[in-house]
Amino acid sequence: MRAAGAPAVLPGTIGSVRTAGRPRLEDRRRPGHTAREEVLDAAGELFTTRGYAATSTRRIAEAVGIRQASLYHYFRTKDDILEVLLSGTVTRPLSACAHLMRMTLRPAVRLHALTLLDSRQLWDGPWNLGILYLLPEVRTERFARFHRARDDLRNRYRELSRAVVADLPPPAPDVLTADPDDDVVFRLTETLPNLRADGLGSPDQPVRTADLALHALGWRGDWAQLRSVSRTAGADVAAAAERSDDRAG
Amino acid sequence: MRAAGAPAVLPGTIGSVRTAGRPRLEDRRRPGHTAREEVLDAAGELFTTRGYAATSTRRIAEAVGIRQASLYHYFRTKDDILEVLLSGTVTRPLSACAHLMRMTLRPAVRLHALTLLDSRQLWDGPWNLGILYLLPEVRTERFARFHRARDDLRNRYRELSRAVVADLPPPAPDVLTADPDDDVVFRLTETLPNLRADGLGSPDQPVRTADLALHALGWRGDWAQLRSVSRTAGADVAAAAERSDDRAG
DNA sequence: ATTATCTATAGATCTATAGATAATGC
DNA sequence: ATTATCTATAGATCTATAGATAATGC
Repeated sequence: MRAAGAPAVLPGTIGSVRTAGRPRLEDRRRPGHTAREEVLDAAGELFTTRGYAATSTRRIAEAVGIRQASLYHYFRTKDDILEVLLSGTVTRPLSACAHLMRMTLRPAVRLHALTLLDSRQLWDGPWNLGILYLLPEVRTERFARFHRARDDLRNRYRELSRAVVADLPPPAPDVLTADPDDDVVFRLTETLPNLRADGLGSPDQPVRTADLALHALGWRGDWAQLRSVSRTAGADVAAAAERSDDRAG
Repeated sequence: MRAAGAPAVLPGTIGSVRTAGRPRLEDRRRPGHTAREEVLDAAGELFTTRGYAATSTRRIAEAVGIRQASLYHYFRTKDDILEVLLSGTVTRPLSACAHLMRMTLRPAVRLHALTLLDSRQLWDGPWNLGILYLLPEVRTERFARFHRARDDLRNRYRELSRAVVADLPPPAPDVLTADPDDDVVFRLTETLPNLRADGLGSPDQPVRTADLALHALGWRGDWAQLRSVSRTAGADVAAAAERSDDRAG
């Protein structure tokens, strides 16, 4: 909405641009170009480190540097905040997947690239939002939209897994045929939040997860080549996503 | 503590045995031979379906059929209840593992049996307690004991995975060698709560998960035989556990 | 005029404690 | 006497709304 400038510090300003409205009592301290983004960042931190129900709206507001009631200028209710955070983690890989399907790539590459992008987001995002998926609070009608999106994503993973397995040469009798309907790849990806929460894993966990995914499906071939093609495809997709972000913002 | 009888119904009774203390105002309605077990059952249901912080002690008491304050006769605080529920899911597979190590079995069988037992518990237990592992609330000092036990279990899985991989013939060059330190098996097991929460998977999910675990490590061999030996070993362990339960109860 | 914030507050919780009470057990 | 329950409540929250206020924008 507004040109990004130097990091915003003074109350009532974003960058060096003075904003309309009554000035805040405290300095800005959160990343994000709008107050809404500041709130999402603070909520992401608090929900993932202290829990959703355990985080009061007052605590979020404090973390942003505004008064509790001011939150309600941007979000109608507390669970609206959670919904936006959750949906964000699913819509990104979904649109990445759509991109990948439009490119001419082998199924194994598509699946590897999708797993890599999705894993990266879950692994490197500023907050470990994936651990919120299992929140019992989230399993209510209120979050139906998020769940539909997540089911969608699971199906994309499943279809890509089927395509990979269909491409495979017939397996030896002592090798188990992995059933794509077991959702191994989707499940492996969604264990990254667990690992991250436990403080385990290495920085290359996303690549290892993508490799592991194809390995678990029984894929065989030139791993170095697979990784390299997948990385290139992933970079293309990321670039495209950034362009459409610019258009939207 | 007290001989089990017919299902308890009347207030102030367990089975047909009248208990000491002021009678309850409402009928018993929860499984469990003691009031403490009734509370754990109700809390297990509510924590997993509505969330921990979102479940008030009043709601738990209502589900049991007692008054809110009566809970505090059995648990010092609300999080004591959660701690007991969590620890239960980890101490059982830990002692199963100890049993398995004392038996003469191939590593692959040990790992398969452990995975099977652990998966079964997570999959068939009355409540999907595994989804509580990731609760941010649980990641505090308060639950350090639970976390130590869970770390222990992860290490058992890891050591067994190492032993399995060490037993394997050298892999072909186009097959990825799974790194036991990636904790694939532990991670796969811990995705069962996710699947269950999503209402997915089939009744044989535990066996499939145990198979999948060894498959992911690159194990090859006679699958039917592996399953059969693992099942027998698992049954022995379960029987031993039941005997020691009797001794303790 | 519009916007982003602020102050104040209603009304509804929630946990844990203190102390009374109604059974059984000896 | 011991136990398992009950009633009552203090004190501390918590969410969301109403309405005032201090900026910018036209």
